[in-house]
Amino acid sequence: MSIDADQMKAGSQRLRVTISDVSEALGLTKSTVSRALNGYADISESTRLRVRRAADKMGYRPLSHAQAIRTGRTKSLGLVIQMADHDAQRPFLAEFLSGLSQGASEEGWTLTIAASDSPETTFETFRTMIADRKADGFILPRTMSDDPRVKLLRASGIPFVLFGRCEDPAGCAWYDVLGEDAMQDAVRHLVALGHRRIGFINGGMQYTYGHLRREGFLSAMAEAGLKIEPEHMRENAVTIQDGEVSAHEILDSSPTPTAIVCAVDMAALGVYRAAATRGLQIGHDLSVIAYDGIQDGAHVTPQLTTYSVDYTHSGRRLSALLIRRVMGEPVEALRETAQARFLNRGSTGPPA
Amino acid sequence: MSIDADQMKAGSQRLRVTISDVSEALGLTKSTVSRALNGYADISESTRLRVRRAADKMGYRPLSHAQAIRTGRTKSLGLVIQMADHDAQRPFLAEFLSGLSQGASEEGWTLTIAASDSPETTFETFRTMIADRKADGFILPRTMSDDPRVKLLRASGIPFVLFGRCEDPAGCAWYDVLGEDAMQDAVRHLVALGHRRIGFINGGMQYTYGHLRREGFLSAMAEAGLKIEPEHMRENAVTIQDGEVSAHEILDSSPTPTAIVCAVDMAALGVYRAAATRGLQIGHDLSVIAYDGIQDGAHVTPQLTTYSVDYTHSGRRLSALLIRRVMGEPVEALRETAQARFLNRGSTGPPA
DNA sequence: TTCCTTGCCGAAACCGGTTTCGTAGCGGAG
DNA sequence: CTCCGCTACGAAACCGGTTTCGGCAAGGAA
Repeated sequence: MSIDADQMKAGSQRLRVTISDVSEALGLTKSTVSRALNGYADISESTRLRVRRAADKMGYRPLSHAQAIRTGRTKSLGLVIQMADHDAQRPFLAEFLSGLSQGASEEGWTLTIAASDSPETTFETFRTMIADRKADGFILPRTMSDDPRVKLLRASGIPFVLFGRCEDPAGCAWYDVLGEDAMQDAVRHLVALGHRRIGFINGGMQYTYGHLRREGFLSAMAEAGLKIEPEHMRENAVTIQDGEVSAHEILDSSPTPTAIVCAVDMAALGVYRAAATRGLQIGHDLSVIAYDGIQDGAHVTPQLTTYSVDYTHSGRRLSALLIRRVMGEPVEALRETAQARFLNRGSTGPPA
Repeated sequence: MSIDADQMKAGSQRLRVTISDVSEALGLTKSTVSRALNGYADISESTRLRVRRAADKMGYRPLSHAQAIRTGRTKSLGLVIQMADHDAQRPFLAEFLSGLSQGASEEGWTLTIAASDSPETTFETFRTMIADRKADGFILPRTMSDDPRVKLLRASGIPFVLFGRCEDPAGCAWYDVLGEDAMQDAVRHLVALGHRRIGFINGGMQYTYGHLRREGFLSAMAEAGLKIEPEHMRENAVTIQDGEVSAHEILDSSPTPTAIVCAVDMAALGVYRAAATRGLQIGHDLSVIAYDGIQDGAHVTPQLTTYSVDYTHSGRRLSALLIRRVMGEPVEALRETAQARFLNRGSTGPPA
């Protein structure tokens, strides 16, 4: 029925149903209909119901940009993609966007995105989006320890939510997956298998997650009473190439570790390459556990044991949190964390 | 009250500059300022200049959603990402989005994206975006031979532009890279090297590009007077796994081809795997040429010879074309094509 | 001089909503 | 019966722009 109505309107009539159409049909005024639909207290329950039903039946949908002119809210979430942090974010960009868009559209909001090619243009992009009210709030992926974006938005008083945590939590809402717990768990898993020399290839240290995952690794090592060898520790490996280089460096030491924990999957794939070059069999001569759960991890031999992050779900939660933030909820109520899921596959085994 | 407002206006940027501010400062009316800025003919050149300068000096920026309520145009481009066509589109999603966003923001437009997880929800997503005027027009990536999205938008009278071409060009604007020319060129290149048995692993045949690239391959083979062996032809290979399977099938034939042309890079990476399994050396025992120019092609050994598509530029052009389409230009003027760039790297050589 | 254009701008309506304010009508207290 | 206080709605302003329409003044033709 409503499909037919929609088609009529879209196809032949070209006219959309406005709030005036609804009010006239009911013998009420625009203002009453508006307040009824927006849940004002001074509208009787019976009227509210009558209006709601009529609006639904007539297929009335308020134009968000018409509302925006009075309310100031566009009902759109902003995302600025930084092309700078290269390959790092690509594998899950699609899932992430999908989640964000789902979370937004569930509430009738939309996702407005912009890309910036350099850190400098990022600022400019934010500024114009804010100035032109292109978004009511922003999602900030890849939170850095001391994030300039946070400063800008905090200063502007624009709502935002982090994917990741930040040093100074003031004014920050966030969603994050506890990578530090995963790193801890990874070490425990390897220790249980009998490993005692365990290396660590960390990701980007400009990001908060770098420090957190490092902490997680170190604490589990301490807990197991294992020594930390500086030659077995590397940082800032976010691509296959980075991981390969780091792995070679670590494997050049003596004694070599029997297992390596990687903060990101891409680096682990690099470890696979280094191992292949050196004739080491992953899961036998060298155990590897990583983090992210990218698709490629399932297509290497042996399959990569890793902690999988649900980026779609993360995006959905981030959108939901940001919308609530824009609607005025205090940040303290808008902090959520989750655990990564352990994918126990083939890249680990007892030390040779 | 008004004191506060004045202070806010004077002191901070909290209050934005409206068209009334500009008109009052100039002793003109809103209507005159509006028409001056929008280039109406009934405004004198001197006034137009005076207004433009004052607007710039005062930092006036019209609110696009305020304009939208009267003009009907949101100045935003819509993109619906279909999660269904899986890994295929991921490698260049970031570049593509970046290009789209650049092209949009150059004209002061924005990019609104939504994701759909299944072909069925895709339709629903389009419908609601259209109904709610979330976008003035749409960009349709991955054009299919008989694209349901095209039908929907054509029927709704909503502007759109294709990334790719389509069977029935009526009402269609597009930007496309001539993959068929690349396939032709690839065959010629191999023929020049001395190859006479050349296989072909095509991409998704539901897309237009599948048919076009096939045509390109076949015509060049015919031109060179080479025979087409059905056992050397495969289709619908868009992932590494697909490519690996197809390669094995082709290499199981006898005599085997000395070279394989792939319609997409991902498939070629699968060919690398199959070759490794069979102890064949790429570029020596088996030549490979592919298409897309994804990053991974530069990180395999030998580097993949391929035709590189500039997805950032494609995105930029698509945005520009769509904006012009929304502004009323006829589709016939909005069809653009480009050539892929040949990256002559290490995966080809004379037949062994 | 008069009449008719033409150029250029102001006044006001309009777009589709939201929000403030005023008030009719009703029930209960005095 | 009057007065009071609510409840529930209408009237109108408002948001920040765009667009239609009308008219004044200058200039050219008759």
